Amino acid sequence: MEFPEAKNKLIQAWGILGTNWGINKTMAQIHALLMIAPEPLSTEDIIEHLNISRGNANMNVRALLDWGIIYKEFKSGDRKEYFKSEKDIWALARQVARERRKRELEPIIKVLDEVQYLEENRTPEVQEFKEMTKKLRDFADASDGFLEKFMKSDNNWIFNSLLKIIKL
Amino acid sequence: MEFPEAKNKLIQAWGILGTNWGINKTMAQIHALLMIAPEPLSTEDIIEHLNISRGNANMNVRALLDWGIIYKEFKSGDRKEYFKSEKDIWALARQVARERRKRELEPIIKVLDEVQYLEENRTPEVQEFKEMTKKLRDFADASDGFLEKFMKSDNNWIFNSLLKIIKL
DNA sequence: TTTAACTTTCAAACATTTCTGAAAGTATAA
DNA sequence: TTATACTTTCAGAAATGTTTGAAAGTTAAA
Repeated sequence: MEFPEAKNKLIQAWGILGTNWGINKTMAQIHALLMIAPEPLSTEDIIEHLNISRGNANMNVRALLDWGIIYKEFKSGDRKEYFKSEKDIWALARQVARERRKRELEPIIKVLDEVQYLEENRTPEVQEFKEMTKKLRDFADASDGFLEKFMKSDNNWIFNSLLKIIKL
Repeated sequence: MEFPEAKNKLIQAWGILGTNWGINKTMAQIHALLMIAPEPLSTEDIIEHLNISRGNANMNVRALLDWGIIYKEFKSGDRKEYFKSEKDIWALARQVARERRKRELEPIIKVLDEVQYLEENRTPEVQEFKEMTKKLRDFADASDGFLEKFMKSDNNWIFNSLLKIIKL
């Protein structure tokens, strides 16, 4: 396989993966592009490589910055903004975990808590509901604890912990 | 809060959560409905509770069965099919992990492997590409190992492992 | 068989999300 | 200031994903 083909294949695959995880295709593709680029790229570069509009490129670069997984960079004597990806995969994973926790785990925990306090009622529906939401709440807590630890860990800690679990 | 309101709130929240994870809203809502139902429900019941069409209900029930997170049940003397959810949250999580591994991790590993074998080439682009795909491949392996262990574990093992990590 | 209860399919309608590109906005150099 | 290089915004267009409902298919009791 030639390089351009390989590169394209990876970018496409990353796009599909993103889609399956509720991330827009272009956003994932820009991320892939920056991840494999040896040097920071400008919006112009991204537009050319992915054949997308300026608006689309700008929006999704913004979103990636917002997720904290790409960074801005300036070159001296050049007014353009350049962007580069976090290249440490574990750092990347931690950052994604941090964002999804904030965006999704926290809101669902909030709902589970709100929904918990029902007036006493002895119908099977209410009993089952209370039981299930309690179980979900416990699960959310466990997930939260795990993510908390994961996010604050360094690469070595993760490696060792996972190794320990795998070898268990 | 009254029960119907609480119930509705949970179902809506579950729908939004699903959406953020690339799962269609109705599918997540049917899942929520079955999760909190004390008894198995028929397609008819689901249609009424969620105000959706027969086709929609059928399609998404099918998808949930396909994911292995809800089950069919028959009542004697009744021709209808009834559906009930897996109620053990950890078993649910394991099943979701199993499916996503199959549907997403395996395909991306396949691509990473295909893309790995590039003719020798000393441009910085190719070097960076090879380095990055190698790192991604290692990460995928670690994830795979973790999921493997997670999937085959029992509830106690998970609990203890996570506890161990959290307390570390 | 025939009939009735139930399930599945799928083309078209609808809804949502994403993308485009031109116009407006901003910042820097001259 | 003015000109230029660059970034952002956003209304409408396009693409994609979801839902409907009626018709076709299936199954089992009579």
